[in-house]
Amino acid sequence: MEINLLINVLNQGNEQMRELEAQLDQPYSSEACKSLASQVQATLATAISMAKLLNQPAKTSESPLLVSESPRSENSENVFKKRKTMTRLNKQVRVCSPSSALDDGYSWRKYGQKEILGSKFPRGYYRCSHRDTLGCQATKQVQRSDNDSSLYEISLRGDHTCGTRHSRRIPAPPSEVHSTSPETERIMIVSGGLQPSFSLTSPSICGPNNDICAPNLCGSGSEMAEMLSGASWTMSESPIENWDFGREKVDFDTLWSSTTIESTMVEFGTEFPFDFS
DNA sequence: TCCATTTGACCAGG
DNA sequence: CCTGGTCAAATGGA
Repeated sequence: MEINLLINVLNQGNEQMRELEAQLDQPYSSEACKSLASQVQATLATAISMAKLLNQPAKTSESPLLVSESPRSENSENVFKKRKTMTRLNKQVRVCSPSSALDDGYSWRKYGQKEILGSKFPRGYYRCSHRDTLGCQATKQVQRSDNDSSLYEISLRGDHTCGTRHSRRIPAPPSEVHSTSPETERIMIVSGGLQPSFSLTSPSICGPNNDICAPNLCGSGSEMAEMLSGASWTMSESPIENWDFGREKVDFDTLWSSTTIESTMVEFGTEFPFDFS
């Protein structure tokens, strides 16, 4: 199983996604739209399956992107301008637009910006805007990539406890299968030469009135990256039978049965991120 | 007036 | 002493 095969599938999906986006001004019941949606769905399923195959048991060598915990960060209760109490990095994704970086369904408030040594662009510091009211400790850092200024690297820390995420079309996983540890959540899939595969040029693929929506296809680039990362997405949580193209239902059972998805969870190991360059 | 952003200062860790 | 993360006063927009 080679990474190039996965890249090819992803690029194919990207092309199909573009075609589908181009169909948005047409009736959703159109055969062309349904056909394209089926293709994208199948391609995505294949890509996830391939990614799963690529996943190896944890290796001893760590990813260069691994953010290690400070050895001294454990045992201090003095919490002023802290680095001590910082939780470790939860998740890292790349997106193709600043709006995608911030619009992930949560409400963020910027609290700082720093020039980072060796980086061309400053790093922005954001925290959940419900920190004061609901005590939510989630934070994120957004930094423009040096190598590709069209990419934004997002680092998430802490979990949202505010429960105020607004509508998302990619369902959250049930807690019992959201078992990925922080060690396995450091993931990027939209990166390097792959960009802009599976990142959407429009915010979502939905009907003009949100009345018709393909759940697996809607979302920003960050959401797509999150989906593909497998960190918080499961196949079983994507009820394809809910795809609704107006009066007509698409029979995805046949489509689904042709895929090789066996497990509900796709996890990437420590060899991520792949180098697509 | 309220609220979010900006920005220089402060602090801890290395 | 340098760097990165956070604070908080100043600022600006709605």
